[in-house]
Amino acid sequence: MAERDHAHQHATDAWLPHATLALRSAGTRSGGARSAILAELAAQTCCASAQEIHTRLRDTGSTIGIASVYRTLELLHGMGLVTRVDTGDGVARFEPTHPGGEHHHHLVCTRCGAVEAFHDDALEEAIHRVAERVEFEVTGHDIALRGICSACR
Amino acid sequence: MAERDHAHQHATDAWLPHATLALRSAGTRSGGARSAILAELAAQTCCASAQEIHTRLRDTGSTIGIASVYRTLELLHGMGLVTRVDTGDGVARFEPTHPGGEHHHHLVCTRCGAVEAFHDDALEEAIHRVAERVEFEVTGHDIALRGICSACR
DNA sequence: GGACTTACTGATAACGATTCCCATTATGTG
DNA sequence: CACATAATGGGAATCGTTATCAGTAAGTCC
Repeated sequence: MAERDHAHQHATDAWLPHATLALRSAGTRSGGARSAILAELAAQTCCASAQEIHTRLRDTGSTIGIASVYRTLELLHGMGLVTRVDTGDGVARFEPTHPGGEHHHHLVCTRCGAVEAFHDDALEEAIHRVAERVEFEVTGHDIALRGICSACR
Repeated sequence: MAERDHAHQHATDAWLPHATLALRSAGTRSGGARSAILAELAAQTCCASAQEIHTRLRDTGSTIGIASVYRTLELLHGMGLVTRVDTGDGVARFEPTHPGGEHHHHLVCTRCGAVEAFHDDALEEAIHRVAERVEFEVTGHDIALRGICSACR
């Protein structure tokens, strides 16, 4: 509580109220665990696994169960409020899906597993063109570049 | 044995001898299980999970153990001979990596899980541009478009 | 061609991430 | 404030994948 006077406000700060409202509209109740998980998700800059989120919450004294984290992520994912990211290590990671459609993609280090974000308009445009010509009704996309991060080189 | 006189030969048919040679060069021995798995991989048109490969082999009367499938896939993946594909269901799928660099990407149906392949030169070009400007030394990339397949609509 | 080193193999146990189940708690409505 | 029921935490169960181990076989060196 009380970090609202940060200097730099991202457009992404709109996610928490957006998600909260969407959940309320869907007729769900707001328990303590879910609220804490939502806040934790809103605070992260890139993707995080269920266990990472759970650990972070536990470290702040919370007694939230791991099941609640998985349940909440599943709920949010089903509603399109979080995006699932697979980095290839068998662990699912999640990050907030911003209402405006702005999003990023990931660079994954094949040596240390580090994940970094990037964005590229030309790439988005190319994806958009592909989506228009294929048989599928495309609703989203994931892109991961694999390689060696600067720290590992 | 004896399906070598198929009518349409793809460029991709070069994979089996390529992989076999690479393995031999690496000093590995060629056991029956691994050969069968290589042949099965060479025959598939898109990605397949370890369990799918195992089931297909068992169905043809083979007694190959699931461990050999995982072991072989791990070996091939480490040598860059197969590409790992994550479709978001927590199951790793693999497909041959063709020596010429030609490859495709995937359309994943979020309703039924079906996976289809597509290729797009403009997209590859966009990826290439991104790879040049980021900090990572990019060695590969994965792209998945999610949506509803024509059968599910 | 036969002995030998050691990679390969299949079965099974172990493991880790995720899901399921259930008794308890707590939300929000009337 | 009582009530119906969603939400919760703990732990068991599940599932994909990996590690272990003893038996088998590939390739090598005479």
